[in-house]
Amino acid sequence: MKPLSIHITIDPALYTKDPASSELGKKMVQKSIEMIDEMGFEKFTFKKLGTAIGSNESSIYRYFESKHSLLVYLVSWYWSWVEYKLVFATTNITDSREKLAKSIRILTENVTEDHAFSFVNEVILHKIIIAESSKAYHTKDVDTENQKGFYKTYKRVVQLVSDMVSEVNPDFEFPTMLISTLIEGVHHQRYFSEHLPALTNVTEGEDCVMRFYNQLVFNTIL
Amino acid sequence: MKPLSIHITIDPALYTKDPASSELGKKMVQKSIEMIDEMGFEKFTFKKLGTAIGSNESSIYRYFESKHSLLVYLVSWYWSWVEYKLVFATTNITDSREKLAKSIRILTENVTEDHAFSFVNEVILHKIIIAESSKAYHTKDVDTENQKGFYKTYKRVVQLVSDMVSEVNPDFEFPTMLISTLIEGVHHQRYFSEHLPALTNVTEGEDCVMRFYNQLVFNTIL
DNA sequence: CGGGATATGATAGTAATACTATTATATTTG
DNA sequence: CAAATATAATAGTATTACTATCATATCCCG
Repeated sequence: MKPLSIHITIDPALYTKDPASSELGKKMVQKSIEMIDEMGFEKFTFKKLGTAIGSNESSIYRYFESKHSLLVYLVSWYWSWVEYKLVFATTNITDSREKLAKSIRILTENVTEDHAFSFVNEVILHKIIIAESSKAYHTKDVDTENQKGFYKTYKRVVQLVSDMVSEVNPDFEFPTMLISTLIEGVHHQRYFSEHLPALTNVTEGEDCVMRFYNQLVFNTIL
Repeated sequence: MKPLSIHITIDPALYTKDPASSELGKKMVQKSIEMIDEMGFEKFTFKKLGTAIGSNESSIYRYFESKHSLLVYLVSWYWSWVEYKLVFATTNITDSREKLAKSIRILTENVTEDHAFSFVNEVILHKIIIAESSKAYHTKDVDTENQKGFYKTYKRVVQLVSDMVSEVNPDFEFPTMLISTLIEGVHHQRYFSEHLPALTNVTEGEDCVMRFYNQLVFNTIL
């Protein structure tokens, strides 16, 4: 009775023991997502997580090296999932523009339902990405972590969509900048609309984010 | 012999005692900028700052409520300074497009020299803004802090330039989104070009950032 | 010039954090 | 059923982000 089960593979560099390999590990990831959403990354601790899942702090450290690693794991999971959605949705589209438009749609749409094909609640994860993901790479250790491949999935998504931009207009000079601006921008706009509305034009309900970024991309490259 | 001395006024809500009011306070701000740049916000502490300026942890707490408040202070200082630059540079321009172009230039240019009109080193501060500023508002307390006016100067800058966008094209629906996308985007691109080059098209030396965002804004609104 | 106010410094203390290390107890597997 | 493995329990550490208290230095004002 389970729906289509997609396996999101995460680079072993991002964990000590694969959380997907045990019930306890899955519970850790699942509950950590809820807790980070509720209390914010700063106030979230492994000790609290342990208590919440009826386990122990020390057990969590056997899966993740640190709180920061867990965040990187979640972010990476998210981008793998987005990559999957992008590939799945564009694979049979031959028209470049349509393909790009579809991708922009996926990158800008709000995540409102969980497909439940894994132990990760995508709706809450999306909220975490909006509020906390920038902390994953705004560290003094970025360069080392980048070398270890911590941000590979994010880079892959940006690359994928940048290539579509180049397909639409091979002469456009800055496809990667455009797409990373779009992706980061979407997260900011969603965050602003909830907390700093003076920085956006998003009105509750209507989804301007998609319309705005669609316009932005196509007007810029054509 | 002092150059044109501009007074950047900071909202008293952002400090307990005005650091600009004493030599010690100025030293705190000055040194904190250097230290946050060198070791990153996470590893920076008031104790270390105290030692570095030959003062005491407790004295710093008399100026700033917390490490976080200090960051908010610095971010606010930065935006007040940018606002000053914007107003100064555009005040006599009558042509809307030229005014907007000039503003985009100011928002996208790299800060390479310190005007030394205050105790703040703008070059290093700019680096901090790129690497750490998002942490100022990615907190669980955003809403409370926003109500207290912590992000006023940032919002004012966005508003100022959004209005110029509307002046160029009154029918454009999303001026605020466009400008906050631009501002955040510039910081991201500069960060990426240094740490995650796969996410940008910025090549060392040449300044594509300005060109790209100029193109982006004008193509989007016209 | 002396005294009171104010600014700063020194010291101590606290609860919590982000871990590490060790040992004990389950649970699984061959 | 034993050995291997996973998990739990406990303790401990250095550091953090503060608060509180008291002492000392400096400044201002009559």
